[in-house]
Amino acid sequence: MIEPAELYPSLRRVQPGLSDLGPSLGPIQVPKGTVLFDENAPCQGFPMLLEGEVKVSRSSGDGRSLELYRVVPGELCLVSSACLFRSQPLSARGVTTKPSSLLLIPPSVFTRWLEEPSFRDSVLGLFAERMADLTALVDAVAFRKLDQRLAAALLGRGTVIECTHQSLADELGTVREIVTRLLHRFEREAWLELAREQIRILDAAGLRALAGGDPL
Amino acid sequence: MIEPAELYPSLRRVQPGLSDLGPSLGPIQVPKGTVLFDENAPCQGFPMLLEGEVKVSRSSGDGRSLELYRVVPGELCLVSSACLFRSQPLSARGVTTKPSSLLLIPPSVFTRWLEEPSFRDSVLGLFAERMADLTALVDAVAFRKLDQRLAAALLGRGTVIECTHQSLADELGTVREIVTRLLHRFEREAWLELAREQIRILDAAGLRALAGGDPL
DNA sequence: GGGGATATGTGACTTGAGTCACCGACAGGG
DNA sequence: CCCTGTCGGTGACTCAAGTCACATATCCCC
Repeated sequence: MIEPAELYPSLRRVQPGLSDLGPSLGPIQVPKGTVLFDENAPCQGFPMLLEGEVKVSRSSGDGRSLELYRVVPGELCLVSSACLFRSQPLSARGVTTKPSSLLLIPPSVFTRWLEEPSFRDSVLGLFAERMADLTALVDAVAFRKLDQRLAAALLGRGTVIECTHQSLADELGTVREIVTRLLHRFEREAWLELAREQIRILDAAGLRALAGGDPL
Repeated sequence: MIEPAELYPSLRRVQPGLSDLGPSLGPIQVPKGTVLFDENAPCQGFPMLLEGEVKVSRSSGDGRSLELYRVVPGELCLVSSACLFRSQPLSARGVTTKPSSLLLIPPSVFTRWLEEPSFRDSVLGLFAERMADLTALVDAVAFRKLDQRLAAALLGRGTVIECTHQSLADELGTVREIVTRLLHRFEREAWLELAREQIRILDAAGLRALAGGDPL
């Protein structure tokens, strides 16, 4: 668990401070799979993740969904910001992928905290990073083929990945059958080995070559 | 032309202020079609648009490109931020679509200005808006068909739109032939009328119905 | 060890989108 | 005028991706 006061020491000097959030906003513990916020739902504040992981995704009218990015400990979830700054409806859904704990910072407190340069910088830096992430995602969805995106999604997760084909499909914004087929193609290439809810990477270089290949 | 001091009156109280930007950074006038920044190019500062319009787009390895959003007067261009806050390479290109004038704010000055709550709020609000825009774009590219996206792109531009099919293709991330074909389909539906470099909207409701229709 | 739930495998088909290779139309300058 | 460059039109083809309709396979729990 990350201590907020450790992340942003300067917040110790601000009022209302970390210790003044009150019991209802103090670290909230939630199990894996909790929906923290949803598209078009009302928005309560800025969640700051202390522990665990949050997956932020957007879903189409029919069954598909697409992951936008993940929030890791120490980060704020900024989807809410459009809602809080510009009173627009929430545009994505956030679900914990692990048991997590978080603070829910009310707008008034958030505004106060922004007085602190170090907090401000980290918020702006995070915004900047999210924009870059989303830009990269737009690029991928618009210009890259699914096999490249799938290969990319498998890299950097260790040698043995435990997940269902459906969850990969939801991450990429496609359907299960396609993921299954592509994974088999990869298996035939001897890049990986499949088992139920498990993918064992055998040749990361092969995947990388496909993933990074010419976007054509 | 928008006066910066009018936009953010509070900046009058900050040092270095608007008038201290120095001659090299004072309003710069550029003609239509100027490339203000490019993917992977070095990054000089935060452009604040005073007049004109900037189109921010991303291009694929081959000839295609896709518009991310447009910057209008009074707004900062935030693509640079990932570069300046996190020293990542620039991830998009910005081109003026009209004769424009802008300020180029160096990071040090930008940081100083953030001390002003009203400026800070407007920057954060803009970030939030861009995130929402990009999220909507991801959604469109991933889940909507091209005819829906084209219809949407034609709406809200007045009755007579002067543009080439190629420019629409670049906006949507596709190729000219597809745009031509779809436009003809729309013409057969009597939703519009085509001429060289001109599209005359006849039935906006028809377009709207398609654009807003079920994403399936 | 039967039975439901979840996960996976697969073939046949449809279709949106892109590619290729042209052609014709039009505009503007010399 | 003619010539050249940009713009628009079109048919034929390919292919990635999605859809449908199943069949199997595993797991876990009772």
